[in-house]
Amino acid sequence: MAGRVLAMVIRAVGRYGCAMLDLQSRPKCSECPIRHRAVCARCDDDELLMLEQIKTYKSFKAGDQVLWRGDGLTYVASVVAGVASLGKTMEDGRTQMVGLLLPSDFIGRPGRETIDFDVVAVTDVTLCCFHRKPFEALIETTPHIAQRLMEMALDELDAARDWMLLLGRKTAREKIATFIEMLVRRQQLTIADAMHQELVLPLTRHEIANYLGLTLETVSRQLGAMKKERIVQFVDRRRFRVTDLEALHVASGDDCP
Amino acid sequence: MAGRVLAMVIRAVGRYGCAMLDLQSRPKCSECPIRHRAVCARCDDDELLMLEQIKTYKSFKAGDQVLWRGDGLTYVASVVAGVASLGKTMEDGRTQMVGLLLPSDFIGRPGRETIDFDVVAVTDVTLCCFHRKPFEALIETTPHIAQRLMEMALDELDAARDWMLLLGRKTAREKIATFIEMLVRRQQLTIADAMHQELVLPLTRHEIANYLGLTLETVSRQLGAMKKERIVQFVDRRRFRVTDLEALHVASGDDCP
DNA sequence: CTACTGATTTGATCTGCATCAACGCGGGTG
DNA sequence: CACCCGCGTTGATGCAGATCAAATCAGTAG
Repeated sequence: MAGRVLAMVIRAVGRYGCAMLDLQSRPKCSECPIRHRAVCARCDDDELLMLEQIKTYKSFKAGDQVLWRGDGLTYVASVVAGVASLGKTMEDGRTQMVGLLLPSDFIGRPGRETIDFDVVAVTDVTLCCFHRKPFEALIETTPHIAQRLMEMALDELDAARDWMLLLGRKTAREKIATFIEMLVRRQQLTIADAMHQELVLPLTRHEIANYLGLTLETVSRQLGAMKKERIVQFVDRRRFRVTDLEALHVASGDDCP
Repeated sequence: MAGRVLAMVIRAVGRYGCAMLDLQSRPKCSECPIRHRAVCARCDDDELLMLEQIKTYKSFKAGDQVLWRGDGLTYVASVVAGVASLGKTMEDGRTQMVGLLLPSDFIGRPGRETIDFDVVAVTDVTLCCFHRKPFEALIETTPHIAQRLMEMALDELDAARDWMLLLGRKTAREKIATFIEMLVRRQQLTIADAMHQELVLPLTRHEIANYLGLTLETVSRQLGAMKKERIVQFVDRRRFRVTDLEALHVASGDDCP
């Protein structure tokens, strides 16, 4: 009961503490860093122009709430830079992160009035926003966008299903190992590089726990164990490197590469 | 280790024990029971004709393996009748069901060569299959299909995310209650009806456990507890009715209706 | 430099669910 | 009918990870 009240207080504070910066800047799509990975990936120059007409950039500070569960969905958006999280919260305060949004990932869905989870900026975040209505209109007339959106939705679905296996069946150790492996893969490094390159851990222990369905204490302990086993090595709280990629993979419990 | 060997034996037996019936019957799309909910929902008569050209019906017996993880994806398909499951298996035999496919649900994804989980017929199942290549071609030229597929993928994504909260954070009791509530909702009954109507439990205890990330013993115990509390009532092993919908909802841990 | 705050680590204890084990029940089969 | 065999229930026990608690550390405001 105390937990529930606490959750509500946190929500209320957060809602008004949210410092949204509307830059109103509108950089050229053709020079956009996520041009070839986001919803617009398949668009030709003409289609890109149409998108450019209705887009707006918005920035959020780390920790800002971008969208509240149940909010009206006036905008849909692409993440241009930074990391955001999709999360669900239960009445008593238990929370589960259900997605990690990296640059080029899409927020919101056409054809739905409200969003069913919280979106929070994990780091400073820049979004490329589109008013939902005109965006929906564009989908009807622009197969390239619908096709790309479908492709992205199906990719996310695959990822969600992998995560379901993790949440339902993996041990704490396997969860941590899988998570780190995912970070390595996402930060797009070759195996050779990964051994030497410093990687960024964009989440706090608490957020990791939230993502993996664990407590922060368990995350800390497992990470400590893997440090002791010389599988990973921490430079500081946010930077680390993988020293034994093979052992990491074995610990993840996944069979295929 | 014993578990792993066992899983491999089961696989091998299942693969050849699979009795696939290719009916080669091709009922009219216009009279199809899932005409307005499946991938073809938005298609007009002309588009439906194109689909009709490339479709084939296939039937599977309860327990048959429809697709193996890693199989080449020659077909994509809609479930016409029956229930199938999507599942993931780890090397040591632990498994997690990652989706339950009911009539109108879609199997496979355009643009991918292989499927990354096992598809199993839970009950006798009839599928409406399309060769993947011509289906992909059709998507390119038929926005209605791409749009509908996107809509369905996004719906499944929402469902997958709800399930992630369940798997990561809910207690055994909450999982069971949520599962039953979902069955009630899926079998499309009004609240008034649900109190009196018999519902079908399409899964065994083992399969339920598999879906909820539990063991079958825990499922049995929790179900027993809810029976004792007069929340549900069993007619026989496969048929039950909900006697206290309110208590069921409270037990599910969900806040919204 | 000191105090404070939030993140993290570490330790001690508790508990929900897994695991191991035995038994009951119903329906098919020789 | 007796015999299985797959499915489900029930009981006893163990353990991974949660919970509770306290100490350490890093950053930062004063």
